[in-house]
Amino acid sequence: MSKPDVAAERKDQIVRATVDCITKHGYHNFSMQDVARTAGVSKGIIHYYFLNKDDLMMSVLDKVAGDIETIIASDMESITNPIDKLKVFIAAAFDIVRSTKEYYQVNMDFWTQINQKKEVRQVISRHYAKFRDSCAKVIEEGVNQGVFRQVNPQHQASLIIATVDGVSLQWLFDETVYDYAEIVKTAGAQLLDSIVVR
Amino acid sequence: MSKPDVAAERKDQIVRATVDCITKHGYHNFSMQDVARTAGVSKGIIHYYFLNKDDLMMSVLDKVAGDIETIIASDMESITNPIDKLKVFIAAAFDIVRSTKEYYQVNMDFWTQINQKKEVRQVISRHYAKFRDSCAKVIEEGVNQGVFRQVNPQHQASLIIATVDGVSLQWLFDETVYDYAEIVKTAGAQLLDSIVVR
Amino acid sequence: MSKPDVAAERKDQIVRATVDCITKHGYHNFSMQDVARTAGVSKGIIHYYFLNKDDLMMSVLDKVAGDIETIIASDMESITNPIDKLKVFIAAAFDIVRSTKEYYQVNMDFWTQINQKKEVRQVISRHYAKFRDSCAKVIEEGVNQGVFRQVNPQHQASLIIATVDGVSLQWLFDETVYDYAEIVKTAGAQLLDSIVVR
Amino acid sequence: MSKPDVAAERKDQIVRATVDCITKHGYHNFSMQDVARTAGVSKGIIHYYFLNKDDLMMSVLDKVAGDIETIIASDMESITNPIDKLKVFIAAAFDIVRSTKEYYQVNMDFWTQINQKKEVRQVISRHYAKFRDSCAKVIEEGVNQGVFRQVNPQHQASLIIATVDGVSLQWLFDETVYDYAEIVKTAGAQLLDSIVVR
DNA sequence: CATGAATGAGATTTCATTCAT
DNA sequence: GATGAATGAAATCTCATTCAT
Repeated sequence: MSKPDVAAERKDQIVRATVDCITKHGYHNFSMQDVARTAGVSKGIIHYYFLNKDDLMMSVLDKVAGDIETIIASDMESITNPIDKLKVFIAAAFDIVRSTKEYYQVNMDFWTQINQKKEVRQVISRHYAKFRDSCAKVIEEGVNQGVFRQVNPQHQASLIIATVDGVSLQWLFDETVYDYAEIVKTAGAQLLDSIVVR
Repeated sequence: MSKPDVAAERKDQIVRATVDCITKHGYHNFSMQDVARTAGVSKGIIHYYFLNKDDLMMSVLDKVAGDIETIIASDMESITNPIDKLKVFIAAAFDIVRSTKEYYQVNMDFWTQINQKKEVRQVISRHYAKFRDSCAKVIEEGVNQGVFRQVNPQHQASLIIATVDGVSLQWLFDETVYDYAEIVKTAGAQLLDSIVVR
Repeated sequence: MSKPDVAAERKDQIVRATVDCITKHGYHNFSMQDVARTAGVSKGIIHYYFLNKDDLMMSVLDKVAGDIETIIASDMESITNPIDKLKVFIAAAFDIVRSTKEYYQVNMDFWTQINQKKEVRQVISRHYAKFRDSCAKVIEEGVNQGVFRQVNPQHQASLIIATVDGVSLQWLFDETVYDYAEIVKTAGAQLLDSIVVR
Repeated sequence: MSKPDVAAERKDQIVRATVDCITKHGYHNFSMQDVARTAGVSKGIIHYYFLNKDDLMMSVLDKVAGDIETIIASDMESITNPIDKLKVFIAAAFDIVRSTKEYYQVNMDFWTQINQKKEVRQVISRHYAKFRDSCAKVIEEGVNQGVFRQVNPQHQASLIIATVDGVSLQWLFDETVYDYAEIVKTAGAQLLDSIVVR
């Protein structure tokens, strides 16, 4: 069509501005005014497209989680060998933290809502579940093909993601603590070593 | 002296009340009024003992991090064998998340200040450094005694703590995702397996 | 002509929707958006037909007052005897409150504009004047025919209308306070008794 | 006590300022800012003493209704004869409208909440009930003493109050419509005539 | 030391009105 | 005629912080 979807465009524009604001000022320290200024729109229009601040935040969460999933999925797409595929998964997951630090930061900011907002917790849970599943599927395949030992795919997927999150966390607090590339190599090697048949 | 330190007592009383408030209402959703009510003191007196809300928060951070360190140190105290000592460290770290979920939650709430408050980030970094050191020391001893392989103690300490953080995180979002005790066993076994001489 | 007056039709459609909104949400708690939704038109078109919200409100007032007048006039039309005619006037006035409670409610909502909007006050005054006149005319006729005493028709009309308003008011606040039909009978009897020759 | 009750004083100050604001700008057209300015205090302090705007409004309603009751009660106090007492009640009720027009106006402004706020409706109902009772008691005494006919005291009280409300209403919309004193005389005479033994 | 009344900045949200299409 | 996206003013309410007592 010649006429672009104004509503979708505007919503995306506002959501992207919100991500910027969260990155800059943190989950709780930005105002609708900030978002409006960043997006270059009026305060009123944000409430025209989003019910309220919570509604906007949920859209941000959806976008961030969705984008991360898309990146990892596209990285793994062309690989078929389970070992290589798992290596790519781990590498991609670690890489996202470095390449899109803001996204990871935004993600973390949502973590504080664990006890406060049930809906946020549920969306994050679902995101983690999807993330684990896409990793577990690879492991399962490897187990079936006999290249991986008889491990519990879900547990191993959890441990892999846990390592990514935990390693990134310490690094985000202090980037001088270790060379990210180096520890990623060590971590990746040990994680693989735990499941491949020796 | 015989006279107890009223100031220190009051400060501690207020800090403990603040921890309660953060647990209940979240890092950003509690007010000085809440703290005053919870501590059973007036709003004014909080500002007498603490410069402002940020100052109070730093004291909370100190307390929480310090308490966690103390618990783990006391758990490891009596053990001398490096393998057993490392096992205790891992077990204790995992256990804190379950036994004092609120503390861990409060801790997490501070994470979101990474980009916002340099001072908070530094205190957390220092806490993590201490935490890693106490773990690395055990590993180093094991390496020296020949029971652990020639690994980088700091890196392995980082990976151990990363796994604890990451595993806990997923579990806090959804406690049904895995049996905590079970995954802790798997994680502990694999982490040890990565460094003990085979 | 054969072509119906679209403008008048649209205006009426909007005014009726506004009455509905006032009934549902109250004089001050409805928005132009509500009216648009209720009327099934866009927000913009309302401002095409009405200067602004005040202008729309004046049209609503006209409609409500006019409708009430029409009902009462049609009820009295066929009666010629002054005593019967007055009885019908009183009965009809009392009945409107019960049968079209919303209209009366909307009417009342306009009362609060007494001190705020001169124009509203004037329109209501004119409506009351008309209302009194139509009652006073009946009384005057009765006086001339000798069936009513030498009372001041305007005063008596005012008192009759006052009683209707006052009785309705108390009843609208609490419908259990008295049986409406019963008090209407008592009130009607006493009002008549005050002016008919004994 | 030497120390006056600051809280009570401040609350009263704010409530009185609110009455002024309602009189000037109407029930819905005044802001907390207006009240603050009128009372000569900050916006914040109003929310310190009152939960929210609704809470403040309920206090206003209580004050206005209470004050009116007090005035009428004190006017009737010294009279014992039922006929005279009823005359005083009617006169006092009519007089309040004239002498404290603002109060009556504020009262009217609350009427529009009939359909919107249950709590307001209930408080007004209770106020009307009290008002009717104090009138009905006089009538009942007169009936017992044989100076009044065997009328229903509650109904007659309702009709008296209805007349006061209704007469006042028309007059408030247009003060030129009749001489208030004169119609009050007529109304009072007819109301009494309806119940005294002839 | 301790209180709590008071302040004022700022946050979210609503909404009449305008105007390009 | 008709739409609905966009604006911006204004409203309510919260809260860290101050300060007289």
